[in-house]
Amino acid sequence: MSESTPRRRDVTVADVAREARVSKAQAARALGGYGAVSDDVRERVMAAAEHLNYRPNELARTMNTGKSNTLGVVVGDIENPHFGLAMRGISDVAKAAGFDVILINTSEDVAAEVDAVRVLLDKRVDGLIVAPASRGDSEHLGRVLEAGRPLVLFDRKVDGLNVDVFAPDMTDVARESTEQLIAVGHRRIAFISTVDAEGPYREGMPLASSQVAERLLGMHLAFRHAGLCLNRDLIRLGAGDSESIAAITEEVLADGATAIVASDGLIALSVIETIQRLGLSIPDDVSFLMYDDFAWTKLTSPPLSVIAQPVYDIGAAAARAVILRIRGQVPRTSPEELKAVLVERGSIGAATAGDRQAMGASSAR
Amino acid sequence: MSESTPRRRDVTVADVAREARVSKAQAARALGGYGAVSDDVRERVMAAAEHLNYRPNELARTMNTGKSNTLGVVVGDIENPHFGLAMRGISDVAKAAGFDVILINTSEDVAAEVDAVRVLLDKRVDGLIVAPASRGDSEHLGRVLEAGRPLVLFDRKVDGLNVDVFAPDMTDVARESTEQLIAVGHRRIAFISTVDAEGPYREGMPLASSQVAERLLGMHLAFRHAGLCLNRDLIRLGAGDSESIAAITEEVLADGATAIVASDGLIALSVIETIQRLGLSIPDDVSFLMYDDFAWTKLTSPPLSVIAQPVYDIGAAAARAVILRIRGQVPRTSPEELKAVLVERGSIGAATAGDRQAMGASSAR
DNA sequence: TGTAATATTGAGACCGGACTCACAGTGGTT
DNA sequence: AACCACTGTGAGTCCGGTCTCAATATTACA
Repeated sequence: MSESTPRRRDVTVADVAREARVSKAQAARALGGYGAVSDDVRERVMAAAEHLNYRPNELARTMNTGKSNTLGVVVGDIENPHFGLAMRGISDVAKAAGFDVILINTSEDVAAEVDAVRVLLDKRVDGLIVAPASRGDSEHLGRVLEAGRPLVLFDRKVDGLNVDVFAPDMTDVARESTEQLIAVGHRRIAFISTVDAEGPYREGMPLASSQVAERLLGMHLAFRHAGLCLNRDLIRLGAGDSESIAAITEEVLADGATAIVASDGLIALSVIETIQRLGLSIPDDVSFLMYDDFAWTKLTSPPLSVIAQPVYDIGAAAARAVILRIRGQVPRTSPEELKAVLVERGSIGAATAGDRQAMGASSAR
Repeated sequence: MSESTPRRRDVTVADVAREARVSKAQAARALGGYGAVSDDVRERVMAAAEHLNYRPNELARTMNTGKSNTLGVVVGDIENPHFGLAMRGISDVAKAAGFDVILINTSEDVAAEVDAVRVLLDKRVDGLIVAPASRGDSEHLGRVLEAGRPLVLFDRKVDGLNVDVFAPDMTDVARESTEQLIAVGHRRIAFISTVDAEGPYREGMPLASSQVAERLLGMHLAFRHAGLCLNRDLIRLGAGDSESIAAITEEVLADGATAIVASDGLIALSVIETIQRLGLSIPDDVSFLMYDDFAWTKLTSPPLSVIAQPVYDIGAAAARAVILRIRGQVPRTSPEELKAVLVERGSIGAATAGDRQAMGASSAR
């Protein structure tokens, strides 16, 4: 098997040209499929190329065309199946359009994101698809636009950047699900998120993630519409490792929360573990709702109610958009197709009347 | 903010040289940090570069050095947190060593893997880290070696390829866990895997995944050691979508299996869902064991016993190895550190004595 | 002070393709 | 027969760096 492949020694157009007895220019034309080439020459060149097992050097090609036929993707946390699925959407569309995809993971670190963007720009990707780690830091992304490379964002928005963003609006679904919780009697609803913020939560405070901002806005709207007031002590940001999430969970429960909303899968895992450890039952003692629809949410007893996003489609739409932009066209954004929906499974129940509210002291921090 | 960045127009060494009033060669030397350059010239060049906001063109640099300072990673399914975590191990090590990492996903498709390897080779990555989709197809990987690029594999082995492989040996842990199952009375143990094979299972048949082969070998050893015989009707390969997994689960249960071993997370999800749907209880009615330690395995009741692999470390070790190879050194492989272990949580119980064995007819297929 | 050794420097080749330009051949017009 | 449009073709330039080589400048040592 390995005999059949002669030791390949970077064959170039010049080699092919020599073998086919034509000039380098003609060989390049035949191989590259541009310019005028007679049938006779084309055939000879192709045969020679085949014979020598010629493979064009993409780098050289990219260097003087400026095109690499490659899309660069930057995500914060590829371990999260959320992004894994989006990545698949991107890959599928890209492959169909003849683009390669390369991915860089940033661990949600802005400095790493800046690096990643630089690397991809240096590798001359034709377009970039980014799930920005921070809503505020847009300088490196601005640089992409300045360099004239198409850029689209997905999953989250960034302030002050005029680019396409593919992220379902979370306000509506957050409002809707909060209304549902209110309807079955919940008044003290906790929301726990990893997103960091300066100091305790206040309405309208700047948040790194636009998604989280929208979710909170939706909650506020629901409460206001019901003539109630959202208790902001129960909105807990900056939840980091599993210990801190567990601690926060205990606090909000002690503070009388009758329902907990987890902002992502990681939060959800720790919250549920804590609830189980405290010997409480879902949904009898506490109701539970989480963002993102992972397969394992169906396995717990009861299965968990979730807010599902069309993650694959988001990725696919983002890829379609950059590719259009690369081709010089302007994508027609139809955001109404990217809608998040509440999937009721069984972790939301009626609020337990008043009994546990009494037991907790208001937590100061 | 965007005012401060003057519209950058691909500044080259020639531009810098002109600005610093030196030759292109001297500017390049100062910038690239090679050759002899006087302090005076170096300072002027650096100042000019700073002033013009010079950024070297990595492509051009790669083209005539042959080095790109980039590692290419190819995995089958980045949606699987298993690979996500390994990727993190790779990234961390690479970053520390000054390498960039680019990733391509293949959806476990050999053709896509061949493409991915080609793309990365075309982009002139310095080394490749691959989790091969198929044990048998090694031609494209052989081509990497022929091209003289370092290559290491992780997670799975490939036949007839003399490269470093970073994958814990599964035989021991499979044997150990099977012995444990046998010890508590299980005699009919089912094993369900996605890995495809031709026809029903026979001992020693060729399997696409070396991991699965080792797991089965371990099971055989345990049975043999106990003087028992593994029932091969209960070894079910080629489980595809969730319906087929559910169907297989029902079949092996009807066939009297008292314990089910799931070969990966996806299988596990469907198996458990089916067990729950049938109204059976873990571990009272059926014992359950799965490969890979995902966070959600602690959430179910009871929490699931798993076989955990040091996935992060595997990725890190693989990255360290390619980097050494790139530098022309030979890595000292110490596989004993990469050991998979059985984590007992609560889904393994005593076999229910004989009652259910009777109820199932032997399923032919 | 002479000369060898060493440090700096600029010109230009080179990596592997794409592409410009001038020139030759072909066929159709008038 | 003279003119024009158009296809084929090869020589050579360019992309943006690295690197070789020969020339010049500086320094060290006898």
